[in-house]
Amino acid sequence: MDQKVTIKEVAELAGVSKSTVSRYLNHGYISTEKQERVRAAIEQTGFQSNFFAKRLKTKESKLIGIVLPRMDSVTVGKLLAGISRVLEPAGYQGILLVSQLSGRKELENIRNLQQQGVDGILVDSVGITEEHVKISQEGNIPILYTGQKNDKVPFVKIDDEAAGRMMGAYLREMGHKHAVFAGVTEQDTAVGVDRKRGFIDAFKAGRFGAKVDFVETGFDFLSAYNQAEDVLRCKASVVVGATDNISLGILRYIHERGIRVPEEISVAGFGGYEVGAVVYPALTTVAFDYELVGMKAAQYMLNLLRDEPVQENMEMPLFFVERESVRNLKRDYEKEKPGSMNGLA
Amino acid sequence: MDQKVTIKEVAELAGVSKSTVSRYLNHGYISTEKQERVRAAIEQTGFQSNFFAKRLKTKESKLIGIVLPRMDSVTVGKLLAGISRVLEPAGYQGILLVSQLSGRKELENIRNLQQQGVDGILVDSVGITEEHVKISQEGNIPILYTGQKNDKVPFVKIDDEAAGRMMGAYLREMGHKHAVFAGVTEQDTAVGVDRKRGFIDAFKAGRFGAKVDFVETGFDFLSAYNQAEDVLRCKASVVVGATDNISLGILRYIHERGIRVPEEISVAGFGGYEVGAVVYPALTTVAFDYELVGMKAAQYMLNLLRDEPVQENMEMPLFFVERESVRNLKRDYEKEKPGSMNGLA
DNA sequence: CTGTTAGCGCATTCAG
DNA sequence: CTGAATGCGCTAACAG
Repeated sequence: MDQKVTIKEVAELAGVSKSTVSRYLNHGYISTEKQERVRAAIEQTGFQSNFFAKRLKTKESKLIGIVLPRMDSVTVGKLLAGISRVLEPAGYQGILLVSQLSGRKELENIRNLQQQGVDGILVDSVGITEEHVKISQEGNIPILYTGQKNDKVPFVKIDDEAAGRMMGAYLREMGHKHAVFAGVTEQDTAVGVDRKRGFIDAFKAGRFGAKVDFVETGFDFLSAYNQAEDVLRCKASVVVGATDNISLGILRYIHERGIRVPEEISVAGFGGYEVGAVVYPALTTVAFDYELVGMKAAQYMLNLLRDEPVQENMEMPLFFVERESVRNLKRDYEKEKPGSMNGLA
Repeated sequence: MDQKVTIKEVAELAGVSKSTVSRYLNHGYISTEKQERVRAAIEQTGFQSNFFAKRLKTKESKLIGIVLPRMDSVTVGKLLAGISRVLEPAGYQGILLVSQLSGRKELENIRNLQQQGVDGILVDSVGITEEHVKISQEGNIPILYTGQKNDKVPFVKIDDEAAGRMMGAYLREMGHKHAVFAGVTEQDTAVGVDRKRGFIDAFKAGRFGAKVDFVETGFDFLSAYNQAEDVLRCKASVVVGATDNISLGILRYIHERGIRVPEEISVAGFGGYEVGAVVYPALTTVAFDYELVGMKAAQYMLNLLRDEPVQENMEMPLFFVERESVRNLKRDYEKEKPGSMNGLA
């Protein structure tokens, strides 16, 4: 509450001027003798410099606003872990705001943060609208996006289309000709549009007879589970969930029906969540390193803040994690050796 | 970066004094006529009051420090969701610091936050040491703990011992006489000591012949998976993981060995994570409402800040979630009807 | 190398 | 009801 001891008292106790103490605190020319006196005085008083007074002068808050769509998701957790991993060592701290998956709230949060005097804002967006672009350009602090893309603003994200293509190419390689894509609304440009398009393109790519059905679900287990019947009705040889959660929900339904995976039907997903390795059979997936995305984003932000040149369009690496849930239709299915917890470590 | 327009310019444009503008902004006596002029001037200039100057005067930051052991965990995510849900409406924002599961880093973060001038600190602790108690008492801002308990400091947490007892009583009711508890280090008072003790007490509770073996694992899937062989060697009728993740890791191992659950062995856990409902068979567990814990903690903090009376020792409700992974040894095993995704909704 | 002098932008006395 | 004056605690010229 009350910040009792100030720089002034330290100065008096040490028998020097306030400026000398300030110099000691910062980058100062100060004789070793006085240096010692000041040090002692600070220790004795337990002095701590007042954050706000300091910021009022320096015009720097060392605070980065972070706007998240929600908190209780693995993805967001990883992202945050990455962000704080590079922000903290640089002396920055994060202020957190949650948008409850609402674009309106997201904008509100950004405005709020701008007003709070943070040095920059990182937004894990649910969708970058014209309003976002406007607000980004009008403000005088850098705003960096992730999760979604828009060429009018700086962003860092995984290449959803490439991820889709990776999966499409793999399933094709495995001899699948008919897939059903259990995806999300097209409102979500990243997951609902790009990822799906990449998949379809690579899966079909000039093959006659290759077919991809589509079933729309939400992002959570339950919603996917509820659509599973529709998904199975497509009679495809493989089910591709737009996220691992979707695949897991469908997998659950398949288990309940006593259908064997991958012998009778294959399942694959996107995300590389750890749980995908512990379900049985373990889920084949395209893994994203969200922690790395967080780190890159934070680094990008630091560059922006320091007016350093930034490397645009960073490529986020994707890992294909081949586990047990997809059958190779081209050659005999080679049974995974038990005892190895594939891809978990 | 640069906060161009200040209260002074607004005042000039409106033809009033700075103080009048300040009054307008806060709680001020101001004539309706000037009120309008000031409003217009603010709108025209796009004025935003300087956060730091304001805080320097008022001695309130409206910032709450939040210290977390890690970011990438479902538990932490839920907790944060709950916290921000009550903090935001109250006009507070959270500053986030991560301790990387280190007690030393945790203390460092607390000190850091104290210095930053936050109004209060919420700590999801890995263990409350004497040092924590000291630092809490010396500082002049409230520090509230969760995750662990210590009667010398304020805390809000779930009742781990009660959770353990709940599970012990249930398994006993199901006719189990020999359990193996796959738990974590006793360093963790909450999970490693209290939860286990509660379980053992209720499971045995004056029964002759009831037996509980113990195998130590880490918190993650993989570590549990690696200890699974030891766990199975106990030949117990039920495996109880100290957390759902532990149970899931062991479940995976059991699946790989082709052992049927719950026909041949039962498995149960603690936490109530959503994934427990999508694995097959769905995991019976004691569910904690971490979001509620977060909300309670935040409310407690608000009370502390306002010097309002606080309700000590809040009881966090526990939910027993009976799903499919535990066999009732007393009566015939009643097959779960397929088609209902138990406990997920 | 060091003390003195000015503000940073705002809220708040204090006289009107 | 309102303006002028003061200072929150600190940093950054400025002359020594």
